[in-house]
Amino acid sequence: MLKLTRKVEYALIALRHMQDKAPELVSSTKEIATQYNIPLEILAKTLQHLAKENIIEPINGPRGGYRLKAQLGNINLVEFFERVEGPLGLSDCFYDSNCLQIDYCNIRTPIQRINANMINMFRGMTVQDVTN
Amino acid sequence: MLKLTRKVEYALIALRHMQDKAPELVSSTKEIATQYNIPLEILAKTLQHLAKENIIEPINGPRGGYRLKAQLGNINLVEFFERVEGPLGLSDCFYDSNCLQIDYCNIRTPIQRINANMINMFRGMTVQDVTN
DNA sequence: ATTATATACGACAATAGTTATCGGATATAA
DNA sequence: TTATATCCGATAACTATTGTCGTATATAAT
Repeated sequence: MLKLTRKVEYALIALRHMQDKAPELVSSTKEIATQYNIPLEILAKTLQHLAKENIIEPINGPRGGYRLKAQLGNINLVEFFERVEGPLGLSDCFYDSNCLQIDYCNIRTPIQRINANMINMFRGMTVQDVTN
Repeated sequence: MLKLTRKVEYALIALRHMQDKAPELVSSTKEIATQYNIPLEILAKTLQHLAKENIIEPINGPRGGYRLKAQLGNINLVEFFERVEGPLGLSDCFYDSNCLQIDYCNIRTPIQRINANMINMFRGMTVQDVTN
């Protein structure tokens, strides 16, 4: 409960790895997967996703890889989590009404308050707070 | 990602239900399950768990059920989540070192900072903040 | 041109955590 | 004695996450 996914963790590991290099240097999937012991194919998918989101830039062909494209200090953690994993919330019912309790639920409002607190907390941090 | 479990939600629904009654009145599993459309057997387990944790008091036999035992304002949400679901943390690695990345991980420290923020936020709220 | 090495990507399989069910025991009020 | 409630271990089903496979495309180096 209340866990990050591996995908988010792998993405952050990769972004930090890229940020630790000179900006023009590229990092290949293989290089990162090997160094951090991450399954290659999963990391590949994750990086492709980050590239589609314009957070990193792909360089094709041999000696290719990825390098940072976005300003990590401009992406807050709510935005980042949602761009990587989709809608964020303590319960599904805030963005999807398919819940058996929804008509009777007596904790929806208070949970929503707590959810807002959590969202605000994550919005107060950027990706750079993790990669620094 | 970052979701509460149903078990926690069911527990909170039940606690709020009990708190809305005069303190000496009991609420049966069936009554709560019916009213909020919760699977009976799961709710039963959840309430038994809360009883073992001395948060509610069981009354056996016909016309039995449960009533509040603990002061909900004295239980903060971190304590509550951990008593219902076990250790809390954004990643498993904070309480269980069985992670393939642990020796190489470059985001452990920053994630731990963020984790501390989250924990502090939940520690600042009590169960009563949800049931009121 | 050919080759080697990289990303791109859909489909699928395995795993793990969550959610739900079943069967039978014990307690107690009526 | 009976009906209604909690108690509780074992297990099954479901779902989201995590991981794998096969193949296509791009490009630098030779």
